[in-house]
Amino acid sequence: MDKIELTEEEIRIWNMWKGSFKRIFGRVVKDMSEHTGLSEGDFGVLDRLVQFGDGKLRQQELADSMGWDKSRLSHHLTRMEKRGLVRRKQSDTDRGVQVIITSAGKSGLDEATPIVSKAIRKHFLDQLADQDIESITKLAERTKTSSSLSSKDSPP
Amino acid sequence: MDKIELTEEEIRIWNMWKGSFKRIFGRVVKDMSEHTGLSEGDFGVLDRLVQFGDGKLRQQELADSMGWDKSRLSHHLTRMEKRGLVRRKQSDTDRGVQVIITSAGKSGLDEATPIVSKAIRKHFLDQLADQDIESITKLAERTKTSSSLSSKDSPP
DNA sequence: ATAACACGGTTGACGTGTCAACCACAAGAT
DNA sequence: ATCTTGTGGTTGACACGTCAACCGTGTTAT
Repeated sequence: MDKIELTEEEIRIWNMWKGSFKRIFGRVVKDMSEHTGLSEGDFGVLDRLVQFGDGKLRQQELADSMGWDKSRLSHHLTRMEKRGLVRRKQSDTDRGVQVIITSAGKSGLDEATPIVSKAIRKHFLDQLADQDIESITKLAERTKTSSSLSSKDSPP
Repeated sequence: MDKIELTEEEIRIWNMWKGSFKRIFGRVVKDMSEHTGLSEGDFGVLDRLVQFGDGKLRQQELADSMGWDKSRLSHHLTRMEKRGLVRRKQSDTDRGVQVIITSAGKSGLDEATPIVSKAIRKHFLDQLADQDIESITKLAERTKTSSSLSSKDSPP
């Protein structure tokens, strides 16, 4: 029979880890949103549109690259469309929908990118020691989903 | 003039870190919610009520211990009250509100606790090497808010 | 006494996430 | 021809978070 209860020490580890993430991630997102009005999701969408699609992507591809389901993306795009960051257009070739970044979306992204970089460096990278990099890498490897449907990489 | 842009490697570190957290944390929360119907917030509230208040706490103290603002807690308690997990009662002594765990809340907590422990061990602790503990501890120390208004520790 | 403020809490509006149901349409299977 | 199945996407309902405004009641300052 395995032991179940966590020791005080184990609980502290868990809480430190959870707390560190929420603090750091919250600071990065806050720096971005306060300066640009973009949320984490907004940035992810816009960044992928230019990185992987030269400004446009089919909705399902975008969802896959974000690791989002179609419903979540649909709701989010509706809000982004309302703010003029993207627009949707029925694809001519197939029966999908093209998501296209607007000029407003592009300038929002251009404005946000250096702010996000600076924030990630300040709140995260500058706080890491060399051995932390290895810990992060190993933990990511050990917990990755086997069937690598991993969302493509793009900060934040 | 400082460099601003992140290298590919730095972006990968960031994304691995973010991805690991979201995967692991998501698995823990999902294990709990699927087996007990409690959310992360529900568990935190119930656990603190018994750990720090022997079943009841003033609302503001509860909010402080969760690191939540009063509005967030108020909304959350309204939902929890509707499900019969807690009840609110005007304090006799001062002009605050007592949050009191119900028997349903207590049994939900009792049911959830071992599940949460098992999930944290399986998805998180078992994936850590010894040196990871030190990384986690150091990073938490380096990023803690100076004025230690830290939320009290209780998983998840 | 009244004005100013702080404290404890509620409320409404809105952005975000999740789930299940739905719709349109194409491609096979019967 | 109809029936199922799969794909791509939308919608509605509801839980969760955040922000700002508000309310009642004490405390303090004038």
